[in-house]
This record gives sequence, C-alpha cells and structure tokens, in this order.
Amino acid sequence: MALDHAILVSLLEQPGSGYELARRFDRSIGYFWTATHQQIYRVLKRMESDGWIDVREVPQQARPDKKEYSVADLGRAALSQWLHEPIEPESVRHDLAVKIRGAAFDDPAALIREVERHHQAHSDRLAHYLAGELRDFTGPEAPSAPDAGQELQHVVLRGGIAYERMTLDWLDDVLATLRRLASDH
Amino acid sequence: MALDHAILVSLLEQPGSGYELARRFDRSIGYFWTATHQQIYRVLKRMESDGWIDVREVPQQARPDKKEYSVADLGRAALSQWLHEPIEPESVRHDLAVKIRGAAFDDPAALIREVERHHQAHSDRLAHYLAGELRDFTGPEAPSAPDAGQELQHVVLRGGIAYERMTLDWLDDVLATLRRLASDH
DNA sequence: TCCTTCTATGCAACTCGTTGCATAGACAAG
DNA sequence: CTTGTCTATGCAACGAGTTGCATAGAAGGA
Repeated sequence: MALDHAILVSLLEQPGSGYELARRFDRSIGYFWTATHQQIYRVLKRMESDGWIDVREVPQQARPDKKEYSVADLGRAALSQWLHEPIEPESVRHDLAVKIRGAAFDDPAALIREVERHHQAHSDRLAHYLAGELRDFTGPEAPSAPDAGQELQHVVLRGGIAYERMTLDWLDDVLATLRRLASDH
Repeated sequence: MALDHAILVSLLEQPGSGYELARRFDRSIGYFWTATHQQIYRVLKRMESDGWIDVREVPQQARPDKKEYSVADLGRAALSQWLHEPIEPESVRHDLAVKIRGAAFDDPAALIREVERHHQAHSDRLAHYLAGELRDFTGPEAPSAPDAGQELQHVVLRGGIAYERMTLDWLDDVLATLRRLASDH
C-alpha cells in the first residue's frame, strides 16, 4: 500500500503527470521503490476520485496533452497519518540467493556467469548513484546550504550507495566461493 | 515465480510438510525469501498436480497426520532449467525510505522513534544470523570439512549478515541526520 | 518512405501475495 | 476448567503487481 504514499511524496516534491512519475520511478524514486506506468495510472485515478490529489489539464504543442497532478489537503493528511503509523521492517526476497543454494543440486560453476552479470548491473547502478550524488549533493553545482528536503533525499541516496557497495562485496565473496567449488570439482 | 523454486530447493535440502516449510521460511530460508503458509500450501498443491513433487502421508501420534513432500524428477528438471535462465537483479522496495523522504513534508523529529525501532529489529536479526553462523559454520560444532551445499548456505548467510550490518550503519546515518534537522528545528 | 522512438494515457486478463476465517486434537499454564 | 499455544491443513475474498495490447501524433534516422 506504500505505492500511494510514494506517489504522494513524489508529487509533493514536484507535481507532474503519470508519465513523468513513471520516469521518476525509473530514476530517483527507483532508489527505493519501483512501479510500472500501469500501476501508477491506476493509483492516480483512485487517489483522484478519493480527493487526495487534484488534476489540471495541460495542453501541449507537438506532443499529447497531459494531466498534471498535485497533492490536495486530503492527500497530505493521508500521508501524514501514514508517516505516524509504525511499519514492519521489510522482508527480503532475493532470487539470486535461491539460485545459489539451488546450485548445490546442479552445477555451481554454471552460476558464475550469472553472478558476474549481476555484479556488472550493480556496478552500473552504483556509478549512476554516485554521479547523482555528485550532481545534486556533493559537487560544485550542489547547494551549499541544503534544506531539510535535500538532506533527507541525500541520506536516502547514501542508503542506496551503501546497499550497492555491500552487494558488490558480497557478490565478490559469492564468486570466490563458486570458483573454489568449481576448481575442487 | 521464484517461490516455486525456493520451495524446491528447500525440499531438496530436506523433504517436509507444508507446515515445516512455513517454519523454515520463518527461519533459515527467511534470510532470503518469505512466504505465508497459505502461499506454500497453494504452491505445493499446484506442484503436486504438475508432478514436480511426490507426497507421502505420514501418520503421527499426539498430533495431526502430515503430508511429507519430496522433489520428483520433473521438479528437479524444472529447477535445473530455472537455474540456467538469467534473472533480473531485484528491484528495491523500501517503505522506510519513502517515509524518510516524506518527512520533509511533515515532522522529521517524529520519525526518530520509528527509525530506532527498525534499528532494534535489524540488530536482533543480525544477532540471530550470527548465532546461526556460529552454530552451523564457524563454531566448534560445525563441520571441519563442509560440503558444497554447506559452503553455499554459508555464503548466502554471509550475505544476510552483510546486509544487516550495512542497514544498521545506514540507520545510524539516518538517525544522525534526523536529529540534526530536529535540533536546527 | 518506412520504421522506430518518444510522449501520453489507458483497458483487460492474469498471477502473486495478504488477511480473515475455520477445523481439530494435544498439551501446558493459570 | 478455561484459555492459550502448537501442530497441521485448507477455503474465500481481496488487493497488489505484471504482461500484453491499443491508440495517436510528432520527430528522426535508414
């Protein structure tokens, strides 16, 4: 149910259309939440009919018109209420770990390629996060006196960076283990 | 769709009933996958009718009879096929990060308690993982020459431990940030 | 000229995951 | 003696998430 709230937060940071939200969910929001455009349009429709958000039709040239959404008082109140409710620490779902334990009943060496692919993907993601951090928070273009919103965005991004670094270290450990098992054959 | 495969791996490691699987998913499998007993019973039923697993009725005294499942050839083949298919690196869903960014539009100080609760929960989980590692892999009772399956279980557990440590460090960072914002009020 | 990509929104069908409820005997604690 | 917990399985309903498809104009490249 947190997709609602992720959308509200994003719209508070910057009003926008469903399409724009979908792109943000591929970028900065993607650090901590994912959603397809289908999910987003459906939730926007529901929140609009519940009076949580307002719509404004924005005509455009050379591209389709869009509906720009912004957060209404009811939405702000709903977000605030959710912020004050405790939530459970997330439960993990890690496909790769299933594969690693499954490899005991198959060929561990066959997993090496796959793990290397994941290593590359996480390495790319880390580079992307670091570039974003430099651009928005630590580089020369960054605000010298960040406001609360920027401080909080930065600490979330630092979480993403820490996660990717930890994952890369762990994947190195996994690769070393798989290679050891393969050479012992 | 990886619940199927997580169950197959668990049944290969040790045949068992739906109830026993549900408990494993609260314990060791819970390091990397979660599922309720409802999900598990439904998937077991489907896999049985697809011939992936075999059932054996086991009568018991002083407790209800149980159905012990074990992996059939078809299930082993399905697992093996899945192991050879590439999978996408997981997408993240982190409620707490939504809350942290949302706090910019509410009261950051009000989140401190919540973050402390999460810190405690992750700290408990870390202690639990470390106890399991000592018991099964690094303590005096552990096998001196672990087989491939144990090596792979250990590397997955090391991933869980690294994740919890990283998360605790990050939550410290989050708390420091929230406290700074609260004192600047 | 045709093919693809980008912007922008949406329906329909499906699978996956969660929640509430139900049964039922055995055992332990208050 | 009642209440709660543990073992063990399951139905029904709902909500969340995924996949495939559809529309439609504009721009850019082969």
